[in-house]
Amino acid sequence: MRLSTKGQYAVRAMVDLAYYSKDKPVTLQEIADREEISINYLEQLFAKLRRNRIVSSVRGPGGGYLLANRADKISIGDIIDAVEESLTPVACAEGDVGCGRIDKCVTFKLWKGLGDRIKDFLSSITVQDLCDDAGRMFKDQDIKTGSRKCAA
Amino acid sequence: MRLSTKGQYAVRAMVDLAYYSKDKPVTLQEIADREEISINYLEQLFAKLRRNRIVSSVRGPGGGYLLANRADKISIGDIIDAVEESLTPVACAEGDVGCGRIDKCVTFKLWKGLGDRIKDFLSSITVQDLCDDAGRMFKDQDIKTGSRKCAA
DNA sequence: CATAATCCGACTATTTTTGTCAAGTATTTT
DNA sequence: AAAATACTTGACAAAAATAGTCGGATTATG
Ligand code: FES
Ligand code: FES
Repeated sequence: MRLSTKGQYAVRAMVDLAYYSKDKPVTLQEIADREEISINYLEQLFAKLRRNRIVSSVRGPGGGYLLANRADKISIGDIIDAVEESLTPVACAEGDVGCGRIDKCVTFKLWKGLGDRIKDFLSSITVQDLCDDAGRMFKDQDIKTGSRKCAA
Repeated sequence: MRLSTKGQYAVRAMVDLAYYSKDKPVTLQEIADREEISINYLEQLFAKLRRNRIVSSVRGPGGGYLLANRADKISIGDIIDAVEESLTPVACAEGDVGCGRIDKCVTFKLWKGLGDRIKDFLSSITVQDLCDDAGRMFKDQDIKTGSRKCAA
């Protein structure tokens, strides 16, 4: 039940972005430096985030990324959803219907329930919440939301 | 955030076992046939389950596996714990302490919270619960807790 | 135009997962 | 004691997922 680094990095990058993009776009390079994540890898993640309208991009010099919404309107669940395939613990409990045989499936309810708990929890926490934490933790220093080794 | 098939299969096998082992041991071959899981793979899983005292084994002709406790004392969390390494979403939120730098880690609380929710939920459901469901679903037919393709 | 930035797609190395296989050990029945 | 049954162990391997890289195209600025 591990979250892939895709999801972990995306959350960290989003918190970083929210923290530093008061008005101007933030470049991936900056985020990559602060968070010690490969810029090429970040590109992949932000491409997905952009396609899912979590962030918007500005091309050219002075460009970068911006939040597409207010930080308190973006939940962690939104981010994970955008970069991972799924938060569902098993494949055939995807969506509400599951695979064709759920009326004969003893475990469907179990995995569906678990998936719902996970989604509920991650939807209840917003980027703003983590930003506030970060502000308290780092005061005037540069923030860094996790460490490369810990990947959290 | 997918559960590996190890965990999924182990849960299914345990429900099957609980359902059929009223007093006599159940052989892996039977479970493998009913649940369409490779017997060799099941052996690996049951070895771990036995080491964690989730099941006990009886050797020799007429032997097989038995639950080591009452079905309503075995939670799904116990099973997953026995065969998977961990239910923690990220590596350094393992345990309560996390890695060395949690006082500077913006995301620790988040992942810790998620892991706790997952554990709580899976601990709240027992093998007996699923057995009851199975009984209702299958009445007098042989049960089959999931399908090989769906792996749930 | 030169430069700074995003955007796009293909590619690869590593690790994890998901099994399989074979030889051996223990137990009970006959 | 022999045979049958079943568990034990450890090595091995194919396949999938993950993590990360690379080269180049596109767009906007100055
Ligand atoms: S707890 Fe280790 S970096 Fe967050
Ligand atoms: S929902 Fe598909 S086998 Fe359970």
